[in-house]
Amino acid sequence: MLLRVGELAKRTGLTVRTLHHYDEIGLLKPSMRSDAGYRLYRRQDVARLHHIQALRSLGMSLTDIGALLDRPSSSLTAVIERQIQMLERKIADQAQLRDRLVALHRQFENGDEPEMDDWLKTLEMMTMYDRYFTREELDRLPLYRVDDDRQAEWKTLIGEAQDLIRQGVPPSYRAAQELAQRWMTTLERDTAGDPTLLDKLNAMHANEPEVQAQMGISTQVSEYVMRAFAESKLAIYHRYLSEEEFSFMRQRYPQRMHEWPTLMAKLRQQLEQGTPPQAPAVQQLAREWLELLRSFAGDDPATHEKIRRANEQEPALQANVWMTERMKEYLGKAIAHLTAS
Amino acid sequence: MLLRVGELAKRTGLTVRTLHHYDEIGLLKPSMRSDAGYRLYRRQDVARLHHIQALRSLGMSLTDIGALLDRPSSSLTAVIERQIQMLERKIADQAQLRDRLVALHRQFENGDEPEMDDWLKTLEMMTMYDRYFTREELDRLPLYRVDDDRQAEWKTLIGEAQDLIRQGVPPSYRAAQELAQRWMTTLERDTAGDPTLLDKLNAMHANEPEVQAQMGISTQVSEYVMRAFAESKLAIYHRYLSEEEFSFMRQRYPQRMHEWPTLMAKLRQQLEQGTPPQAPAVQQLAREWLELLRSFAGDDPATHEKIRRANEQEPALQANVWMTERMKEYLGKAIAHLTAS
DNA sequence: CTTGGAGGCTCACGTCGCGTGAGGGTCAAG
DNA sequence: CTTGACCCTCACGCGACGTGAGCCTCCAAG
Repeated sequence: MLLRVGELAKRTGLTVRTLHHYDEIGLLKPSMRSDAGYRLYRRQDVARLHHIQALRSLGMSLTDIGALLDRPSSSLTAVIERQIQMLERKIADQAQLRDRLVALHRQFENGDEPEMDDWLKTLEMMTMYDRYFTREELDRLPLYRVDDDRQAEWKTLIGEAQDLIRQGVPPSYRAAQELAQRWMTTLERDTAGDPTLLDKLNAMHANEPEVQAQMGISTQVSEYVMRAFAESKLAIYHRYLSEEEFSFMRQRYPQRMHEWPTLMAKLRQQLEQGTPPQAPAVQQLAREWLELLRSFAGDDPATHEKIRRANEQEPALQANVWMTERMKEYLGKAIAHLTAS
Repeated sequence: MLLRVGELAKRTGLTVRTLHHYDEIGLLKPSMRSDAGYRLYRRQDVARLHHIQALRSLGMSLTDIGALLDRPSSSLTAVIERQIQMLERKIADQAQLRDRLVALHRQFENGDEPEMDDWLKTLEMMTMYDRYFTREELDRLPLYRVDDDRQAEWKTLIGEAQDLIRQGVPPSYRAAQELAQRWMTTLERDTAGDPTLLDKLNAMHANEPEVQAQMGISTQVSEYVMRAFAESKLAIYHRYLSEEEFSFMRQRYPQRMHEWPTLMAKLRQQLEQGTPPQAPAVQQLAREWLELLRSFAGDDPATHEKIRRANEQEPALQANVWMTERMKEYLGKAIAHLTAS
């Protein structure tokens, strides 16, 4: 019962080189050598090889197999559970990649062979998104899902904005305000009402000229829309404030309104983590929130009260703010606790 | 618009080393160097890098990406289709492995931490099967599916056979014959009635002492059962043949009956490939078939006729032969064409 | 006795996409 | 002038072998 490499290889379906390799790394050393130096495998060696093959078929690395066989400390059950988890992860990753490829493929399959450039642009957008969002976020982000209707909708909105800018219509005009409101409604829908997603999306647009170019949302366009959106809110507050209060607010509000999404995103994350409103982190957010408010509303409590009343009585002020009832309540508690202490 | 490696790395989320690597292999060479030898990337380089990242996110190799970008000969559609296929294969493989691991895990989870040896033995059996069967075959092989009832059934059968042998009961006795018939019925069920699977299973048992030891089916046992099975068939033929014919057959039949499965497997493969019965390959099989028949039935056409009649009239002879109606018909045509020419 | 072919041996480089130092230069700020 | 951040090249390492090159050993046939 002495086998030479070739015979053992044939019997096990491995190659001679593989057996040499196992010998080199000390995983399976033949327990004998002939006078000429030939490897001679005994029954026990063959048995060990069978163990090795069995464990290999589980996808284990040679190092791990060696460790397991030489000192069978850890249980095989644990090993197998690890392997299963690893496989699950790999499978999920690859399935996701495949789905993306299939989607990409479908997108271009009607119509003739598309230009290389179109492919690459679409692909680059996708990888951009990958860099700014995690996989779960992408799953939750409606904007990410390729959808012709949605795309057409945005093209229209952007086109309208560009037209208004070209015609020199100021952001304070009703046409601009109306567009800005539709814009935000669509955006709120396409970010699933999640300020975290909105915030990351803003970051992406701010940092990546490529994305701006691709979608046609230049800095100019987004600033115009932001401004017009601010005007639409201000127009409502106007009815609740004195002329003096209003002009103060009108000067300051647009300058810092872009800070809202980041703040809301942080707040929402705390809420979802189940942090109590009294926790230091949340209290800090509440402080920043009030600071932001004061930065455009001034320090007069009377003014704050007017704003609160406006927010309560005007449903239009409650729209497009990426706020849920739960978040309002949470924020309310945090601020109450802050001012009480 | 000149970027140094570090800045470009930060912007793209890659590492400096990665960019060095791309430079080394010629995938992305910065179009400028500073006097001190610093890599300086221009807008066009950045654009190329974006293309690279996009294609990488499809899972393409760097070599392929380089080829595609430098001479955009082949269409991206084709590339993507290839990638999708590759992924599908990988996913299927890994899913199968995972399923096996899960099955293995379940098998041992009731009961306490099993012995390492039990694990390994089960595993080794699995890898054995892997070596002798393709994946699709394993899917079709009921024997491969771990099933306690089935396993108990085989344990019983094997135990009975061992008892009979121990007690010295000859294979010609009714008890042995009856056991052999149950054995074959079970075997036919557990090979899904497919002679190809039966044949490979036989090969595995013959070549792998490990498997024999594990299941308890020693050469002695399987030969005993085969013999008894032969006797059970012969007992029926006895009623149709002269004493002389019968004793001739009884001497020869057991010696070559093990050739049936291989022959049937080949025949079935031809049938499934849609080869016409007149094709040379099938004719050759028909010749071998007749030769095998003659080897134990002799050359007298009258004897052959008796055997044919027995086969027709005795349903018991039709059982446990891994033959479907379609195969009988196919073989009939092949033999008819052979004898006619 | 030789010869040829099958099989064995060791040594060593290649794969793929970088990570991770080592050892040393460059540049702007303090 | 120093400091620290950034840059350079060179080179090994990973994992599981594939693929030679150059040489040795064994057995059967001429």
